[in-house]
Parts: sequence; structure tokens; C-alpha cells
Amino acid sequence: MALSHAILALLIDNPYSGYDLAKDFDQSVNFFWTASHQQIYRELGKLEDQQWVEVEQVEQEGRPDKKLYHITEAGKTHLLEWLLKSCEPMPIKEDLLVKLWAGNLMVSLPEPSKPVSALVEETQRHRQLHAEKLTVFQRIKSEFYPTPADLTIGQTFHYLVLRRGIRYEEDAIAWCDEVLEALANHSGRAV
Amino acid sequence: MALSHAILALLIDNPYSGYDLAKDFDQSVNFFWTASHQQIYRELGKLEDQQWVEVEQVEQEGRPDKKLYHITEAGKTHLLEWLLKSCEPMPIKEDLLVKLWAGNLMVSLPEPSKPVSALVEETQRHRQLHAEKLTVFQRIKSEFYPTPADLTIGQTFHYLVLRRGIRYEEDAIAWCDEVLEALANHSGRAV
DNA sequence: GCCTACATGTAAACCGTTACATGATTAT
DNA sequence: ATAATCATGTAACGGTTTACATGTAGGC
Repeated sequence: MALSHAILALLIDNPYSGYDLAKDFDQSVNFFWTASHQQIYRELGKLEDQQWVEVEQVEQEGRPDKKLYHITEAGKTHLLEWLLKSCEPMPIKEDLLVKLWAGNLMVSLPEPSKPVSALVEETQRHRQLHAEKLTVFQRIKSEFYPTPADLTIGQTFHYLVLRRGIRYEEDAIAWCDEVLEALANHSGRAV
Repeated sequence: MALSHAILALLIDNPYSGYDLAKDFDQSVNFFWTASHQQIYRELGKLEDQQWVEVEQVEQEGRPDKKLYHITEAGKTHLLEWLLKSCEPMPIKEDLLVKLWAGNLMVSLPEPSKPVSALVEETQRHRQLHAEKLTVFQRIKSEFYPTPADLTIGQTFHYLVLRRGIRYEEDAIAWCDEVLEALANHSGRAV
């Protein structure tokens, strides 16, 4: 299980509260992992039990207090050991692909135009979502890594992960365009 | 949950046994979903309870009997209803990306060359795995969809899903090459 | 007055993985 | 003989999602 490792990886550079981890997993670093706040709070508890993180209570004015989690030396050692093990690529599980595959169902319907147009709209919606993520990732790139050739090796690691996110969203957008073009070509002619 | 829908989507064109579904999810159609045989058997049981599939007992010579599952009209209706609902893109959860992000840890180590080379080897291994999947997908393409422009709309749906798999693996390979090049550039100079 | 952001949690249901379990046939 | 392929399942555990739960501060 890699949620614990993803959390530890984020804690290397800065301490985080559970709330902030959830926000980053949802917004800026969701090109390498995602998790809900419930998963994160539970996982932080386990990490604390293992003494891979330490808690610092921070009192705030006008806001609830928060718990800042710091990675420990034992936590770093644990992460390093995990780094040396092999791991498998993420399997694809994409609802939209299942829907397109099942699009066959609609070919034989008496009135096929309506559900097919639903798939077109869904593809356009996904294209939009991917474009929004790409915009976020590109903003991070121009803000933090404007000249990739000049990065230290430490910065390069983060930059390469961001590159995966950028490539992934670009590729998803290009595929959505392929789908939209192919379905548009077919709507003009006989089934 | 979309495992049930992925199974129903496969059953549209042909009846399947649990065993064959597991094989296809593992081999040929893992560009849109994956599942273990245990998940599939459990899910087929649920689909039968809902009457979205029907079982045909098939006796075989020299082999264990098998259960062929057919989609029912109610199953098709259920799938169509699901098609009209919106869905979200798959979140990325990629161990290799977490490892690269955490590569920062190794910069400050007394002997950084060893763990960094482990990351290089792991990236090469993943490149290899993606290249193998790409080969499979390309074979499917040349066998079933040699001239994409001539496909019926029914075939086009399947072809577009395959295209996503091909693009995904190509993109993953290209990214691995970026990583290997960037790390090679850094190994030659001071950290 | 209502919604959003901040901040942390519990409980239950569901999904996914691993291990266990069986047994025939075919190929090496 | 041994391993791989065909074929189906159960049990236990662990991870993920969804709903429930609470409370403050600030903006509209």
C-alpha cells in the first residue's frame, strides 16, 4: 500500500496537517496520488503509531488548532527501504472507456441519436476536466520550474513527476479529440 | 462501482465464463479495466441475483464444465441507464511517481549513487512493461482494425477504447525516456 | 441567514487482494 | 513426475468510499 508512502514523500520537504494533505492530494499533487481526508487522518494515525511521523500541536487564532505532522528519521529510513523494492504500474480503470465500449448497445436502438449524443457530451465534459487540470499543472511548471535544464537533481525529481501529470492530461485531451472526431464522422453517415 | 458495468459491457457481444472474463481483463482488454478472478466470480453472482445476467451450464469433454453468462434485456437496460449518468476520470495512483518524488531523500545521503541507480533501473523496468503492453495492443489493432476509416460505428467504439490504451502506453514509454535522460544528465555532474 | 473555508474525526458498507481449496487434462 | 492450463469457488483481511458528526470564523 502506497498511501502511507505518498504521505511520507510529501512530508520530506515540509510538515503538513491532515487538512492540508487532503487539499494538496485533491488539487496540486493529484498527478501522483489522490486520497480523501478520511483516509489521510486514519493513515496519519497509523504512521504516528509506527513512529514514522511526529505531531506538533499548533494553536491558531480565529481558527481551530491544527496538528502538524513531521517525518522522523525512522520514517525516512522506512521510505528509503520501500524505494528499493519493485512496484507495478497502475492498472487503468476508466469508466468513460467502459461506456464507450458499451456504446455498441446503442447502435441497434430504434432512436440511437440520443444516447450517442450523451457519450459525445460526456467526452466533451472529460476533455474540459483534463484541460482544467492541465492548466493547473502548467501554472505550477511556469512558477516553479521555468528553466528545467537549470534544476538541481532534487528539483528534477519533482519536475519529472509533474511532467508525467502534464503529459497525461495532454494525452487524455488528444484522445478525447480523436473520439469526438470519429463520432462526428459517423453521425453524418448511415450506421 | 464499475466492475459490474465493465463485465456487462463485455457480455454485450459474447457470453463469457468467469474464467474467460478473468483472462481477458488480465490480457487483452486491460486497457479499460482490470479485475482478479475472485472479484469476477463474486460480481457474477451479484449480477445473477439482480437478473442482469443468465447462466448457461456448458458441459465439456476433457475439461471441467463451465458456466456461460449471458446479458439479459434487464441487464442491457441497466447498462444504458448507467451510460447516461456522468462519471469522473480515473485518479492517478502511481507508485513509481511517489518513488521519484521521494528521490529527494537520496540527494543528501553519503552514498547517493546506489539508490538513484535503483530508481533508474525501476524506470527501465517500467518502460519495458509498458512496451510489452503496447506490443499486445498493436497486434490487436493490426488484427482487428487494420483500416480504421472503414469501421462501422459499432467497431469504432471498440477501436477508440483500444486507441486510449495504445496512446497511454506510448505516452508512458516517452515519459520513462524523459526520466532516464534527465537522470543520466545529472549523474555526470555535481549534485 | 446561508454558504464556504478551516479543522478533525467515527462508522458502516463496499471493493480489492491474498491465501486457501479442489480437481481434471495436457504438455514436457 | 512436474508444471501449466482449464475451471470454480470460500474466507479473511485490508483499503476505499460514503455518510454521519461537530464546531468556529468570515463573506455575501
